[in-house]
Amino acid sequence: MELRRPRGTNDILPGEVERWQRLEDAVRTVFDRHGYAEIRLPVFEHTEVFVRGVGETTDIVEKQMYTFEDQGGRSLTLRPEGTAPVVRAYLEHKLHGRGLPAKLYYIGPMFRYERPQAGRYRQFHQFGAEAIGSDSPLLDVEMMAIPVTIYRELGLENFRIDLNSIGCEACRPAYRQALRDYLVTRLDALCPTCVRRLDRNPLRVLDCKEKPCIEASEGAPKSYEHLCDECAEHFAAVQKGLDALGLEYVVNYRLVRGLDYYTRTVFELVGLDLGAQDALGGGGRYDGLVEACGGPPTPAVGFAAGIERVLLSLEKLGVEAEAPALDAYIVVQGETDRADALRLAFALRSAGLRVEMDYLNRSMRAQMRTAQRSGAAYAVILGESETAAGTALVKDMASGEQQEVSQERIVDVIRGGRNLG
RNA sequence: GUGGGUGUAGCUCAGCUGGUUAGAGCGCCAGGUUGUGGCCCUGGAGGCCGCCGGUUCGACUCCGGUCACUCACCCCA
Repeated sequence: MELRRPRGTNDILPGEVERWQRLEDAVRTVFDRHGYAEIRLPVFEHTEVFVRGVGETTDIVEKQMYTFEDQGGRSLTLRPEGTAPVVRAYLEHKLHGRGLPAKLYYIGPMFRYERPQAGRYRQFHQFGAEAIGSDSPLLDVEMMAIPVTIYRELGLENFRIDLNSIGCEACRPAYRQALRDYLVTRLDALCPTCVRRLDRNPLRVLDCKEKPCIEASEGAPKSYEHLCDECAEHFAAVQKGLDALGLEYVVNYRLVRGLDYYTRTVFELVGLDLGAQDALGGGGRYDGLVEACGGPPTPAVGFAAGIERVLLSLEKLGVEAEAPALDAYIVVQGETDRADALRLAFALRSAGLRVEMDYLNRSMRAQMRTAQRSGAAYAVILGESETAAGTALVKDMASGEQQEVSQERIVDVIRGGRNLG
């Protein structure tokens, strides 16, 4: 039986990895520009980090975690998301001591046990950010503006911002009750899962996709109409900030999100040309999470975006990313000492050129063909008479012209030609 | 966890209602005389026809199971 990669994982091969690198570059430069520092955390954590951080009643914790016991009997979990670990690290290293808000970003693999589908994998990759220690609505705005900036940088425009506010500990209970009261009157119309949700998490009924549930909740009370004064003010400020940046958004009262820790602002970036898994990114405010993880009361906001989905969208747009072509391919003729060719290759490489050569002792004809196919701008041909003279033939692959130059001058000839061309 | 679709060379795919050595294009390798690529020509390597079982004289082809991929539900990034 052939060895295969585990279900829901992907090998990122040459030819595709260039897209990833381009995206990662964009992510890093944009974060850097906005004052966010990268933080790199372990891919597994104590299971407790997620149980307390993400919430026991979430799907993630209930059925999607890769949890295992290590040889020391510790229960560990492959991280299913990035926020809880960042909060854990923020507390563990007392990052508040470096000034608030702590503005951190991450980029890396996440793991969730789910049925793989278009845009959904068991190992997937996210980039995201957290700003911990400020309740400013300006940061909520920043969390939406940054991914938008990254997408635009990459040439991706086809998405929508959905926005909502689900209130805080002070006002949400009353809203939840009002919603429940409303939905109870339409109990018969709801699907079985929503009937169950009514008790534990009635907000989730709002984003159920069953037609009857959608209709039943059509006239339901909206969270943003039941906010306390502070939350209402905050929500207004967030919208004002988005307007100030000229970011278009849609207030969507059905947007509630599946992680327990959110308060006030929640948002989602919805890709318009993706399949069923159309969330390019999402996030919100989680003013209670730091405290729930054992820290002092600390407000925070964050977002995360799915790299595979961004890449998928770019692919549909036909955005290409290719590895840069070679500057030179060294062609060795006849009985010429291959060590001379290797030495020349390394000399050119040291000078900063991208250089390849043959390692299979192939015929000159075959080497020329490979040089051609590799897209190399120049072939550097090394024969017995050239090695003896300390020269090489530098051939412009496009024009076919070639000249014999001393080996010391090859770099200049290639650089010069490139400047002209 | 539940459904639908699909599994034949490295890639994209043919293979008619079961019949003898399983094909094409692209890619890869070599050659078209002795130190030069693209175009063209010739040749070559490469397939447990996903796997297991069944029906049959005979299965890539039909049936069952299984695994994988894929799309959707669910959930989200």
